Amino acid sequence: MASSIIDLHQGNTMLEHDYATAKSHEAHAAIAITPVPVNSQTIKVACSNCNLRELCMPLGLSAAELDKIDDVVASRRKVKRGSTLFRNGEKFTSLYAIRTGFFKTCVASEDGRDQVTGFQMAGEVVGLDGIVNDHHTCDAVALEDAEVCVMPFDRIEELSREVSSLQRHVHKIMSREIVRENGVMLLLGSMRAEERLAAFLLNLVQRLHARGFSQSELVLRMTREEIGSYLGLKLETVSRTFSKFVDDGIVEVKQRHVRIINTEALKDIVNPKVCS
Amino acid sequence: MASSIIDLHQGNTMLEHDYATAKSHEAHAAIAITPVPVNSQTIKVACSNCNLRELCMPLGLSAAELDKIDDVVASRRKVKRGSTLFRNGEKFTSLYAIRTGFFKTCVASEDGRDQVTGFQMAGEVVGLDGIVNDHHTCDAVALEDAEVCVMPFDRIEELSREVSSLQRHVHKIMSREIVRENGVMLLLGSMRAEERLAAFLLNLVQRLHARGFSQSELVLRMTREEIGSYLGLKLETVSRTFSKFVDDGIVEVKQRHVRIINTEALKDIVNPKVCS
DNA sequence: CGACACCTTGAAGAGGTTCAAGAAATGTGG
DNA sequence: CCACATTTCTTGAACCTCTTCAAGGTGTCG
Repeated sequence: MASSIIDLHQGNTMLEHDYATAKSHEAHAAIAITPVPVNSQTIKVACSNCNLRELCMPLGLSAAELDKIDDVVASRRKVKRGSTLFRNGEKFTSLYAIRTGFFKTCVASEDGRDQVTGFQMAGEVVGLDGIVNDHHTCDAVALEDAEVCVMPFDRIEELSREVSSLQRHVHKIMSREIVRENGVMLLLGSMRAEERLAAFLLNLVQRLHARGFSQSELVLRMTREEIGSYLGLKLETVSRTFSKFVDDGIVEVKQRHVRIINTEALKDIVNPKVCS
Repeated sequence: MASSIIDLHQGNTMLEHDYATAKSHEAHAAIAITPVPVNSQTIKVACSNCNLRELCMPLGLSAAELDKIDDVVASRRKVKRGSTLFRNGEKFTSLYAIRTGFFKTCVASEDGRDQVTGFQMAGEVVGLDGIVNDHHTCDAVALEDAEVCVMPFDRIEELSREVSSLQRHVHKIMSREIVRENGVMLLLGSMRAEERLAAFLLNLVQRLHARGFSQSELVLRMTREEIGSYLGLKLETVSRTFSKFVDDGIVEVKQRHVRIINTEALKDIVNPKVCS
């Protein structure tokens, strides 16, 4: 069981299907969406019987195509919390599909500042930054113990020459990342602290919901500082803004546990109603 | 004569070759790098005899492959200053390689804020945002009269299944855009006004230099407001920061004409030396 | 239990924004 | 080609948001 090329939206678009019921009041420890009976015979890493497949694969593949795609995933790799999947400067070889766990990616400037460029969860792909220069230009750090499917990029390219739906898929994944980053630029360039944090929470909860988790409750896997870095704010500002949301009765916050009381209020903060 | 899939760095990497001498004291009206004798017989839009080819194409293609790639470019299209090449919501069909002229791309939030996400010049490709959802998610606006090569994406995909160096090329273009946006996130998330503007100027002049223009002189094709939007600043702040650079003797500014007096100073502003 | 990392909150300060006015450039039509 | 309208740019002053610095609190893990 392994996931592979992924088609989950990290950005602003909607999923076509929610295929698991939301576990409303349980926070997730690791993202394992549907308990799938483990077939102990298939040790072979394969997409065709992965429980994330419906999130990943282009639908409507033939059996033959599916077989081929199973070959894309070379192996799996476990990444301990706090350690890196890859690092700025390392040779690029593979894309990684996240099976379980939670990552952040971050870039650094020469003088040591760094910037979190994204948070990735199960069903999302990291490593796209490495393609241009054959070396990674950012770090991918596991924020909790994680497991990824290693997909050598050579194999991906080879196969997407044969299976055009895979080719299209790869293109979409990259384009989606571009569009996501456009959204972050809008956030960083034009929103105020409250708007940023509201947008961040809505985005996270939407993606978690698409994976079968609650619409209203989430556990942050990252620190205030990491949130701040991602949102272009200082950790104190993040903390204060959380407190303000609590005061306003919009969310409940207990450390990293967040319950959204009033989703509409959050949406209104992100997109203030213009009263003419 | 037409350009096509492009391999010019908008980001942080260096070009391997500068193939035209810098025109030092002349500002560019349109980007036409080397005056090429126009062969009036070849009306056919073709990459193989495009004067931008060395910037665009993977080197070392066979004649047969080049022929195929010529087919990618379906047509050319002129875009008047101020009008759009494509718009948010429009159906996605093609990527566009800029032959001459200068573009901005921008996204808008529901409540009407908008954010310039990039400025593109000759030899760069726009339209990648449209691949995910078959619709564009941003606007591409010509900041001066421009001409682009229209490359239907179906054809690109078809051909990159046959020509693997083209495939690799397309992947690199998309990855490069992702890396560029990572850099912008770093800028927006962690830099102050002066640092942002300095980084912006250095980036612009570097890209222009790669196209044969001066290392120290440039003409801004965009307003202060557009620069501000891109950099997450108000136009007044951009103007003030320009004035400060002038006071400090780092640049000369006369409206949209900018001469960089002290490149090192700009670099020091972007990456402040840490004195321990 | 103690050490450490993480979070919260307050108060002062800085950087950027907003509002406003005027100057300079650009474009338009007579 | 000039006059006028419009857009763009500059600069000042007041204001506001976010940051910085500091201290104390909370949670976690060996």
